Amino acid sequence: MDLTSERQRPEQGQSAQALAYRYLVDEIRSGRLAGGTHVVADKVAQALGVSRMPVREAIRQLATEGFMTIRSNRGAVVTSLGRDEIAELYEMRAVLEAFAMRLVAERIDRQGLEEAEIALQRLDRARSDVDWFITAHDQFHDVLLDYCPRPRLVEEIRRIRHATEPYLRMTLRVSSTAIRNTTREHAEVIAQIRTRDPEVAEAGMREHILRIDVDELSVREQTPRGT
Amino acid sequence: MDLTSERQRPEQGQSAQALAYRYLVDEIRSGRLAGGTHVVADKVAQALGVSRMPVREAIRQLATEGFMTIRSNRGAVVTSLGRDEIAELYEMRAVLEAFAMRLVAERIDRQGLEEAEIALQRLDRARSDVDWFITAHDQFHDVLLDYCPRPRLVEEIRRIRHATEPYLRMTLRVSSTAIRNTTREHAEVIAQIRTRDPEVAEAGMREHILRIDVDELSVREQTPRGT
DNA sequence: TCAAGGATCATTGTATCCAATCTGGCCGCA
DNA sequence: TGCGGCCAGATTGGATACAATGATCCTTGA
Repeated sequence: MDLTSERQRPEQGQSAQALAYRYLVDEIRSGRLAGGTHVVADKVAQALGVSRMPVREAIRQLATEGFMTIRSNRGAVVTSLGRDEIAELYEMRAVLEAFAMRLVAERIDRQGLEEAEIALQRLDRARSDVDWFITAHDQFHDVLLDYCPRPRLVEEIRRIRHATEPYLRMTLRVSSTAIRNTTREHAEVIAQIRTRDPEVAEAGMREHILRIDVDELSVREQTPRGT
Repeated sequence: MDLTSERQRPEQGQSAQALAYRYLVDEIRSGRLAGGTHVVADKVAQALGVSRMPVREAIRQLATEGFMTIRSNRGAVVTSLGRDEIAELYEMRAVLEAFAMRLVAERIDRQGLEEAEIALQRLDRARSDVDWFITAHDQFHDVLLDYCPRPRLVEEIRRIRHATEPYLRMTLRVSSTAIRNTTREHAEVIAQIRTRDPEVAEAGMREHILRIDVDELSVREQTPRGT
């Protein structure tokens, strides 16, 4: 009997489809499953010790979320975004998260601002390691979004951030210009929210997100191979 | 070559899952499947002459798109939105579509403006019939969105519009105040886009969408029953 | 009469099976 | 040698079969 499958599920209560979903999301976000990779349902199923059906459903869900692309009768590949598509996603996130900051600015309290400052410090310390940086960066934005009373809006913002994560990760590994001004830029965001002026907060976050250099993000290290 | 099979299914090429998806979306958007209705996969499968599997996948897709809600081991129900959730969706659409209008204002041409005017006249003539009105209203906004060079953004805007469609439909059936000012308001939108000023176009569309009276939309005629 | 508990049934979640489709290589033929 | 068609393996889409879970209703005992 094979025990590895048992080790892979510390959470026993979760369904096979949830297991497959989390597994695939994690592989994609982390970049271990590169864009363009052909994902064969049966292979994943065997690797996870489940049948092909729940994997299929997970793949379909990932497809509607944009992480994968299903081609009729020819399987699913990890979605590979081009420059324009990455730019579009950043643009959408900029618009949505900026609007969220408008609401955040009106209701964030002293404690929230303090948490944001702490997150900023963590972010500053994490600049040397890609994984830490991404985690800290997510946390920074999440701390602010915690004060946004619009659950679906927040969910959508996070979804977009996750969809672009592999590209950010690739970029950070080869070029650190994106990291260089991070601390100052995020400090600015906090300052703008601190004004409590919705217009300032919205305009500030929009600019912050759009300031990313998309051309750097769309650099591809690897060519997709069919596996 | 055998043509009979083509006759039997006007839409020949579509998969069972696509069939189930379209069927369910249509039922939900039209309001024939009311919010809160328990959708049993097997029933739908038999009604469509397919097996339960493709229906399940369609349901899962609808769930990730927000049209349905899956409760573990207890089936799927048509998502029923409360006042706040409807308001949130309108808010998101307002923000996104307003941004889209910023781009539209910069690139729409004489022909586009003409099409918009025509759509506006259709909208005006359709004010007496709920179905026509919704169709014409969708068309009006779509005409403008055709000039937005951001496919995902447009897709997301449409998705949100569709998600709120049943509530708009219910409202229009009982109260016509939402219709009353329609023509003037949409004429204003055109005028604002005609200025070609991105700020004006964005602010105008934001206001237009947010002007809807959410309290009227969230009026429920029916109480959800488990079926 | 009513609440607790259990049997029964409907429905979901997962696995397995079969058919349809695609892919790639091999062979024949010009 | 090069092109096109055909066959075999791989993979997907769909159907069926089975297990597990939750809901319902009926019994039973106080």
